[in-house]
Amino acid sequence: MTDPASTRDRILNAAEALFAERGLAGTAVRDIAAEAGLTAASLYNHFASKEALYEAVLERGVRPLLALLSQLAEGERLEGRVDVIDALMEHLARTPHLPRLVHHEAVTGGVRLARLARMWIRPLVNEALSVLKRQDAISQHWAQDEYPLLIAAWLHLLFGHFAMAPLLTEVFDEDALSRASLERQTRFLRKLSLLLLGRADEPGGSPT
Amino acid sequence: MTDPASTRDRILNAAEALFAERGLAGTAVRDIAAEAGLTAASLYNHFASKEALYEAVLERGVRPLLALLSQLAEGERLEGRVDVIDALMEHLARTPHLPRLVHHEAVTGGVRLARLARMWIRPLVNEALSVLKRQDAISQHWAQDEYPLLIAAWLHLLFGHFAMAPLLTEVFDEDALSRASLERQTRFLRKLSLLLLGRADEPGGSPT
Amino acid sequence: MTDPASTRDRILNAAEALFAERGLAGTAVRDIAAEAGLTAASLYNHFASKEALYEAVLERGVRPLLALLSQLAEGERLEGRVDVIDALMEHLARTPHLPRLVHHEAVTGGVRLARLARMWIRPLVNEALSVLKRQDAISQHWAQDEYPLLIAAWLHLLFGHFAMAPLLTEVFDEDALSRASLERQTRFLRKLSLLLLGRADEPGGSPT
Amino acid sequence: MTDPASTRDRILNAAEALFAERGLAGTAVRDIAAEAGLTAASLYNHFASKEALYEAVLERGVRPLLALLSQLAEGERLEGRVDVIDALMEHLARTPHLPRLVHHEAVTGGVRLARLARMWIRPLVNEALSVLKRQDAISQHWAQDEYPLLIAAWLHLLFGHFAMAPLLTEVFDEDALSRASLERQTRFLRKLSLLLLGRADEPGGSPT
DNA sequence: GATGAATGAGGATTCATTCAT
DNA sequence: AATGAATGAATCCTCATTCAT
Repeated sequence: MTDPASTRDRILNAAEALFAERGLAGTAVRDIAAEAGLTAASLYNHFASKEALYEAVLERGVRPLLALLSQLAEGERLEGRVDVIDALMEHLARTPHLPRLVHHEAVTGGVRLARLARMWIRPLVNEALSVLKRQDAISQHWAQDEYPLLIAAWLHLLFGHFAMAPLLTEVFDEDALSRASLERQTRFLRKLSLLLLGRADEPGGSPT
Repeated sequence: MTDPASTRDRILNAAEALFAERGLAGTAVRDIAAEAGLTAASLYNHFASKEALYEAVLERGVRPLLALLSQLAEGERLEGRVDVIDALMEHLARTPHLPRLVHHEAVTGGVRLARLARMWIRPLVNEALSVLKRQDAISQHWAQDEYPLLIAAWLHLLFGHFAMAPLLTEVFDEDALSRASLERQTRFLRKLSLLLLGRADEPGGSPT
Repeated sequence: MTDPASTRDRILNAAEALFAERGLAGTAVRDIAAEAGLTAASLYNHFASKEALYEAVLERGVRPLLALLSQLAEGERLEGRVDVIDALMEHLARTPHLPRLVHHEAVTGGVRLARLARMWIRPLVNEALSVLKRQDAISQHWAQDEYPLLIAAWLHLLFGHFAMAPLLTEVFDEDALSRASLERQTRFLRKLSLLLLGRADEPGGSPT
Repeated sequence: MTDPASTRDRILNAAEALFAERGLAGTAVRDIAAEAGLTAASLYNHFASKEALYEAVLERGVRPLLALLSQLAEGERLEGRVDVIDALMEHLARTPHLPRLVHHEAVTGGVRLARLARMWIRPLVNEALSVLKRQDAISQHWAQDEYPLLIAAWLHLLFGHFAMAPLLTEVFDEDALSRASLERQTRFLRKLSLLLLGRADEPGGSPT
């Protein structure tokens, strides 16, 4: 229980969990501080404001995620790229608060979202688009103006599982973040990705 | 005076928009009242509390949506069921705040979500499951324990587009709720549904 | 003790006294509210912010004072104008907080002061200047570029007595705001004004 | 490192400027420390408390001023004493924050003011009074019970110019602390002093 | 001497809610 | 129904001060 993490990191962890659960407005600075083992006043020795803390949380969470995502876009071809799905699922499983944070942002809109979208997500999407265009198989199923929808759909599926975990858990009576559940979702996504790319007949899991 | 909508409805409309945008905690009763052309004090002549108002908003929005969804599960077969997608998309387009409301709830968790999930959504999902099981074509692609994931995926795709509209708008530089965008998404979902059900070769749109 | 004044006025009175004594930064909204018989939260039903309250206090105090001062500048000649001194002294005696408020402002500088100075005080001073220039007697004693100093001096003497009342009271062991003290100061100012205008030999009080 | 002033003096200077501008309550220890190039924590290595610092500032500023003032009261006669005005104006010009500090104190009242008034200022005033009583010329214009008012007036004029410098600067569109402005004010005060003492006809400056 | 971090006490302001009118 | 005014409980944040390093 002796906390080895630096105070700053403890604050960031506490804030990440609470912001993800309750959103920015719904989270009290005092609660974050208490969770990190401090007074609210002390917290202000580490972050200038609630807003600044929120952005630090976003930054810390989003940066490695985007780094990982950019790997997907780097490859020339998509074949064998299903491993990226594994990597992403594993990463998200390790930071399960992040998708909810992003959802809060995405749903709310505002300047922060605009910055996030234009500076980080858009370039990624563009790169992903150019990769898609280089795939021949895909054009048999989808029109070019549907490529963006494909990307969006893929993100909905990937992030949705984590972000909506509380709902899924209630509905399916099984912890959506459990190892078993995540592995099943991973396999499912792999198959579905191949299906979307028009390679449903390739290996990746036949019906049980 | 010239406003034909009842005061109660005006409040509900205002509340729906603001709750969807800012969440429950982030929305001030005063702001809702002001948006509806009242004082906060007056609002309490129509709703007992902020909580009660929130639940009324949820109720008003979710009930017809669930009614519509239950139609999907009613049918014996899925063939021709793509029209349900049209109906749903049209319904959601008319109440674009609803998916964001649901997302706020789904992400947050808590008692309200549990109630919503167990009382309303679970029966729907179960019915949908039993329908899926009656489809032969589907079993060529998916294992039985993947059926719930199929349903979840389908909901992610359908709701995600609306809930994440602010983000999509920023990223793709096109209003995700515009008529054109919605029609494209509808076509896309139709094709994708058929693909998921193993009927990608059927009509529904070949690559442009 | 049943307070007939409107709540708003009671707040303004309490604020005037406290701001005058402790300055803007040194006064707690809670103290003002308490003095007016309210909670701090209630005070915000009447004024949007501490700043707004402060400006309302200034406005309420300064406006009638400037109206009175402008009478001085209206007259063609200064003869017999000593009655203006009486009027001003009486007015200030009735609102003894005002000069201290103005001093706080004058000493502090800032945007509010700039506005006060340019919009209200400067026109008054200019009018006073033009009156001075029409007096013949004055030019025997003072050069034209000393006229502004004369006006400033006159204001220092008039306001100083009230603003520094706490100090004067301590030093001279006599309440500087007592009737006797104020009457003596009035007589003194009358004589001194005549002296400044080069009419020391006219009536207005010979050495006891 | 290259700063020749001792840390203690740098703190005193910073504090003097800020206290003069914002008053005791309006000034944050952190701001003083920052202005002096320290942390607030470090400042406490030099002064025991904010109060102690404030008193040290007051002490450092007031002591030499009072020493200078006491020279005025020492002399037997007032003739030729106009040089004291020069000395005072020069002194104040070198520490332009001081009059504002004193004004803050004078306007606010309280224990510190009482001590200042009774221990330092009152003896000075008494001495000044006894000097005035020894002047013959003065009794032609002023009654004995007006002597204190004369002294007070003289102080209002002298200190007022510095204390109200921000206001004067705004109103007259000329820096009240500029060399030209101060020289003009010095000449003015000299003439006015002679006038008050009943020697307007003596040298000291005829109308330009 | 200097500093980063911690903190209790406050301080301005918001908020949901109530109530008399 | 509508509202102005009132309020206790928060909420974000600042401040003077302390202490270990």
